Parts: sequence; C-alpha cells; structure tokens
Amino acid sequence: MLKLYNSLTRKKETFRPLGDVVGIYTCGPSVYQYSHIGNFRTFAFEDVLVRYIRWKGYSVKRVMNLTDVEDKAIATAKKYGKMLGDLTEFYSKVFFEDMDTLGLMHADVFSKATEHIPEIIEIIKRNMDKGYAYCGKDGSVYYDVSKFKGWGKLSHLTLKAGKRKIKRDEWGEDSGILSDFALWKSYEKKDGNVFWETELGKGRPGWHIECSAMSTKHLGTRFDIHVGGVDNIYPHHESVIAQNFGAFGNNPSKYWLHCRHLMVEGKKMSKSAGNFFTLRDLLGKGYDPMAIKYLLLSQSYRKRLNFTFEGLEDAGRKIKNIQSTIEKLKNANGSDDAEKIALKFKKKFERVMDDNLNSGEGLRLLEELVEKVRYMNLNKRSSEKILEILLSLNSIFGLRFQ
RNA sequence: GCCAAGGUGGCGGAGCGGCUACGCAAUCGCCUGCAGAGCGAUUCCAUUCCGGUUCGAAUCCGGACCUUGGCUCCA
Repeated sequence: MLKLYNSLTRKKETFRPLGDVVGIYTCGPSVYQYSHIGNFRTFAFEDVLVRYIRWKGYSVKRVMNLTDVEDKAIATAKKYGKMLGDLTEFYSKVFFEDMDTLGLMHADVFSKATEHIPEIIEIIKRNMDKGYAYCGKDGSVYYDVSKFKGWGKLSHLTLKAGKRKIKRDEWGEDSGILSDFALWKSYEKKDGNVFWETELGKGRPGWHIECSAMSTKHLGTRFDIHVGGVDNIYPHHESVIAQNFGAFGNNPSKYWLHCRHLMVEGKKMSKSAGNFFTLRDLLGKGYDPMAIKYLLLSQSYRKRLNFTFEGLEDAGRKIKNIQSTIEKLKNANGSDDAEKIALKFKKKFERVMDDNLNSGEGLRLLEELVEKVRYMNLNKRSSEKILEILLSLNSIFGLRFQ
C-alpha cells in the first residue's frame, strides 16, 4: 500500500485516489533560462511518482505548467531585446530536450499561463464575487488573506497582521496583513508589450493564479496530487489553495508533495555561491546523463540531497555496473537457478517504494540484486526472469542502459 | 525569533531495542589472450554530549550543544 507524505498534515498518509484517473499537477519551470539540476531533482522525482503509480496499475493524468509570463521573464526578454513569446518558446524547447536527455516522460498536458488568460480572469472574478479579492488603488486585484481562515495551513506559518512597507506589484495598498498578494497586476510601462486587455483592465496575471486556473481546467476543482519543490510551499502553494478556496470553496489537491532541495558540496545551490549547475553544464563536463539522474534519485525526495562530483562519479560507476550485468544476463547460459532471488527483490523493492517513494532505497536494492546475480553462472531461464524483473523495476526510474 | 530536517568510521550512507550493512577511499595480493579493470583479502576499536527506561540502546524518553534549510527571487 502506497503511503505519501502530505505537507498539509505533515504525516505519511495511505494513498487513496479520488477517482478512476489519478490527477497529478506539477509546478513546472519558468521558461526564461536553462533549468538547473536542482529543478531536475524535483522533476525526476515527479517522474518517478507518476511512473510508480502507473506501475501499480492506476491511470494517471499528468499536468505540468510552464510559467511563461512573470517578472523575471519579462525583464530577461527586455534585456536581450526579444519578444517574451520568442524567449519562452526557446526555453520551453530547451526544457523538453533536457527532459528527453534525462529520460523524463513528458506530461500529458503541458499548460502555459499565457494560453489560459480567460480561465485566469474567470477565477479572479469568482474570488471578487465572493469577497475574497479586492481592487487596489493601483488598479491591480489583490487577494484578501484575512478573509481566508485556512491561510497558513499548508506552510504551517502563523502570519501576523500588521503593516509593512508595500512594494507595488506585490501587496495590496490597503492590506492590513503582510500577505495579501496580487491576482491581477495592472499594466506598468516596464511591462512593454506584455499585457492583456480584459474586463479587469489592462494588465497581466499575478504570480500564483495560473496554477489555480490551469489545474482546475485540466484536472478539475479537486484532484489527487500536487507536486512542487519545497520552496513553493510558501507563498506559492499557500496562495493557490487560498485562490481555489475563494473560487470553489475547497483545497484543490488531496495530497501536497514537496521535494526537498538539492545541495551542492553541502551548501545551498545559489548563483552568488557559484555552485550553480545546469544540466548542460554537467553534460559539457562529459558526465553521463543517466549518472546525473541516478544521483538525483539516490536519496529519498524528503531528504536533502547533497550533490558532489564524487557522488556523480560514483553514480556513473553504478550505472555501468548495471549495464554490464544486463549484458551478462542477456548472454547467460549456465546452470544456476535463481529465479527466486529476483522475486524476493521485487517484493522488497515495492515495500521501500510504497514507503513514500524512497527511490534511494529502491536504487540500492537494484544495486544489490545486480551484485548478487552478477557472478552467478545463471541458466537461461533464470537470467531471463531476472532480467525481466530488473527491467520492470528500472522502468520506474527510467534509466537508459545501452 | 518562529517552523522543520538532521548529527553514525577518512568520506557518502543504512540500521527503527539484541546478530555492529553497504559503497567509495586506503593497504596487500591475484588476474588481465572467451565478457567486465576485475577478483580476493586486510585495515580504520564509528554512532555529538549528558541523564533516564531496559537484562541489553545508534535504535525508545528527557535535556543540552551543533549543523542545515524555510519564514513573500527560487524546483
């Protein structure tokens, strides 16, 4: 029985889907730059989640958003004198290529914020109608956090009421609480040609509304799992819940799963520390994408993963080890019978994966199986069976072996 | 300050009350003309500290100290 750690309750809960098709929504990348390996840790985890749930026999509809309009994207486009759409299209393509490189399956739906403006407007209007949103002096629309009693439940933060210097674009000028946030941002000159003329006025969507609009459109007002990095918990997911509550009266997702961050040499990855790697940086240094993926999955997603080059080399050796064992199994023609070993491993494997998708333990078991079987003189029948199970288990990780 | 995660051998990392993983590194040896730089062996008296529970604790309870992360850029 699969158990998932739900950030909402801070507990592992037995996974019980709402309906026949498991709806999974993932906060995808902002497409104005190359994604780094930290991003891909989350996406690799999410990929395993989907594969595993399918492996267990469920149908899954998987939606991932591509954020293609927001402050930094606009600023980046402006800086390079490009159209926002050209910039985001380029980086979307890059993202898809990177996913392919890592052997991550594509979502059933990749939704773009700019293609859901009508849905965004609709949700904002609902929030306004029900008194959860108000129009600020600047013409933007803000969410009134004080109206939502469930505010803070996901992040488990207690938010103090109080005044604080308000940055336009982020906080409602009339806010009595620190956390009111923009649903719709009225047009400013710096937005250039990025705007929509709507019944809410000329402007663009706020930071959080797209996920409410797109998840609702593609998965309904209530679906199974919402995935993202831990940094999304607050304020992003907290705001998404608030918006959906304002519009539809409920929390959109039953389970909220958050992947912890990737550390580099023991420290948080950041641009200022210079320990920032994109996937392409690592490929450029000659590393095998499957070694990178192995490393990203080598630890439970609920634990911080320390990325080191030593670890990466180690992962590379492990990949080769599995690779050569697969070759051996294909050519086995000995006398040892060992079918039972593989069946035993399959059971163990399912147990560790059921425990909140511990891909690290799962990989370790795969390694153990390989080690055990490697120097046996297997007969054809056993080796075929073992290979079948090995490949079946690996299909959850999607590691490619030549 | 608040909310979390965690402190295990040179390093990474299991263990979830008794049988002290495993991997890497290191040392020594062997093999390297049909797959694979492989195989075997050895070394390192490891569990942050202080109490408690227990016949017995890395493992449970209490406390201390420390590290890391989050607290409106971020996956």
